[in-house]
Amino acid sequence: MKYSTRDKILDAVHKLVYINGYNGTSIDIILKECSIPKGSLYHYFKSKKEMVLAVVKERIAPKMYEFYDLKKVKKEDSIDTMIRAILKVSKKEELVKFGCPLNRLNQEMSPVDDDFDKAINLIYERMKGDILSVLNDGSINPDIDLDSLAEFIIATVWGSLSLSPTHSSKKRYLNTINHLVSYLKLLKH
Amino acid sequence: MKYSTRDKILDAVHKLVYINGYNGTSIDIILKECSIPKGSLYHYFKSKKEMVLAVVKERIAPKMYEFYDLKKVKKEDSIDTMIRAILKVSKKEELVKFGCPLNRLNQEMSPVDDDFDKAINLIYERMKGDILSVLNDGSINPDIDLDSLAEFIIATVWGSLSLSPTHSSKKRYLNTINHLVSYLKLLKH
DNA sequence: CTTCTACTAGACCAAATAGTCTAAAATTAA
DNA sequence: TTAATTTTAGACTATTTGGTCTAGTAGAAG
Repeated sequence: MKYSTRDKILDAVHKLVYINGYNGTSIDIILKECSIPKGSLYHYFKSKKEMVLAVVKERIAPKMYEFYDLKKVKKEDSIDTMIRAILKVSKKEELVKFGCPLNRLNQEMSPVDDDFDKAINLIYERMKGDILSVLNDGSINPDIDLDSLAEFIIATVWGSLSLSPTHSSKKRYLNTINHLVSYLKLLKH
Repeated sequence: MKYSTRDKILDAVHKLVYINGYNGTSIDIILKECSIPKGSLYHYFKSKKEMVLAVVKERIAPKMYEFYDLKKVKKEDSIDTMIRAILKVSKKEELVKFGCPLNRLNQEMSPVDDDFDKAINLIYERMKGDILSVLNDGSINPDIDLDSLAEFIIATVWGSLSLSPTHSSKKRYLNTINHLVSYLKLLKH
């Protein structure tokens, strides 16, 4: 299995855009990062935008889904599964340090570009759907609106991750997110 | 009281950078927005970076502090004061639509520029301090770590505001943040 | 081997970028 | 009024930007 030029490009763009943002990442920097000539890049992608959209769909999206496809441990209820997913986030160092890549791109691009907005929202909605299908096992107090709960969970995790790149740490994330965990435990009926 | 050129520039940059980000806002666009010549701009600010840092300190910071300097209504405890502040956020349309301006700039600039990182963190720490001094009236269950609670509140509000520029609304924000409100109410002892 | 297609290579381009510079105009101080 | 200073004006510059173009090379198919 060889490491294709296209994959090399996507990986480089993924990495660079995560830290520097869309507008902060130039074509030349990308070429340098993966040591390929410009001709190759424009052979695989017709523009910078199309290239980054490919990164969203083929690199960022799968990583996002990964976090919520936790298989339930037997006897575990939906709340505990959810908590497990939230705590697992702290293990990814770069997530804790630089925040959620989808959220970062969302903030930069969604207000100014409709195609990014659509692509990112599609992923967000699916994540929400995945969370809902975890939560929807009847173990939660029926007074609770699950849809807004799912959004609350994502918002809190994203928010906790976005506070400060320089001062964030696993411990700090866990301290903050612990309040979410406490709240979730209270929702069992 | 006249509207000075410097103020005109700061207002234009404030508005443009909020939506388009630092790298998405060019000098020429700024000049067009406030109809001043380049010479004036570089008379007041020695560089783009210094200019945007001035926006952070003189425009964004005061707006941030505004949200947490709620005077306590008599008989109101700290939790209720806090909840009032959080709900008040929903009244600012552009906040709900585009998210917290400090957080947006934070995500774009803090990982790549130390001066932005410092300036933004200073504001963040003061906000946290303000929140702490509200919470610190003895009405909260003493088992609760107030520092992480303050961070949790900011994280959740920022996260809720950042979910989606196109699909966000006052109602959606309130639905999400309602979980935070419920949690806070449970912390009274 | 030959042909065809997929890919590499990088020189080149027009537009946009942040920033400079000099001169004129407006304002203030004497 | 005159002199000094602050502010406006915008042409100009060097660099970087995203993107094009043509020529060459490698690999697969016949």
